[in-house]
Amino acid sequence: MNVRDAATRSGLPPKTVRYYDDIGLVVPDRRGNGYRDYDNRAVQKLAFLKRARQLGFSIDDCRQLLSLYEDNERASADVKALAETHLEEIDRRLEELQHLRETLKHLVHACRGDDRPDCPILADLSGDK
Amino acid sequence: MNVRDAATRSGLPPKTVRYYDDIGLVVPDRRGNGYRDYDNRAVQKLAFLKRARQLGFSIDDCRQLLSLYEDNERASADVKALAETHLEEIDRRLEELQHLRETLKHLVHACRGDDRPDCPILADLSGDK
DNA sequence: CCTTGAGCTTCCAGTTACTAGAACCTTTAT
DNA sequence: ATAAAGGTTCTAGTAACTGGAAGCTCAAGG
Repeated sequence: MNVRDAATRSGLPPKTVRYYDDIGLVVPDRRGNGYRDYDNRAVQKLAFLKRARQLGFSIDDCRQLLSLYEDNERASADVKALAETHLEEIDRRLEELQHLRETLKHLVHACRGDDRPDCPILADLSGDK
Repeated sequence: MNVRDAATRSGLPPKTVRYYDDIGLVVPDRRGNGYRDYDNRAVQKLAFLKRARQLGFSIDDCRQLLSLYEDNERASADVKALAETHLEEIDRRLEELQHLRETLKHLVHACRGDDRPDCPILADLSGDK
């Protein structure tokens, strides 16, 4: 199956599918004319990647997940460890964002937002205590 | 003052300070020998940038904030509008991340994490319903 | 005065995960 | 025969730096 079909079925843009070939994530067979030829297995892997990326796993994470996915001898503990590490990262990022949100909300609330130059947001940014 | 001192005082790495010069964010004077020469005003701006970047404003946002910062005729409403837009973006990102966290937490919880290959995380990623 | 080491300069490459576009080839349909 | 559609590769651009190399300048010690 050609790249466009593989893309459609996996839900990824064709450009991305080619990119995943380039970086060796999902490497399809090639036909005599040089066209990529994807089988169902490859499409499955592409769909797997789409989902994993949506869940915020990095390409590097995906590489590991994919090899675990392919490995019938794998231990589920390996997968779980990867997911847990990722979860911790998400928690860190969430905390940062929440903190940021509070600060910003506070500043926005404090700013009168009229046509005068007086602005607590800029005052804060400038390091004013 | 040389770039290293400006960097130290503003809390930014010297590389970043030079970068901000390159992209025209904070352009210092040059001395006869070609060395960058920062005054207190420039250091203030660098510190301003550091804080704004920490709050997640993009470089482009920063460019606008900086010009508002410099403009004594500004209307605080302009600043507020910028900050509000940014706040909305943060809220969107927060929601995404929280959703993601739930999904992932659920999966991690469901996975036994032993030495057997059976793994609900991989099952989910593969599109298994 | 000379040398050494620190600090400055610029420029190039790498990072992440694609995406846009150009130039060119192959297949399919008219 | 030709034109459109779809395939190929390659380069460059995105955001915001960061690391490293080659080379110039400056201050201090012998």
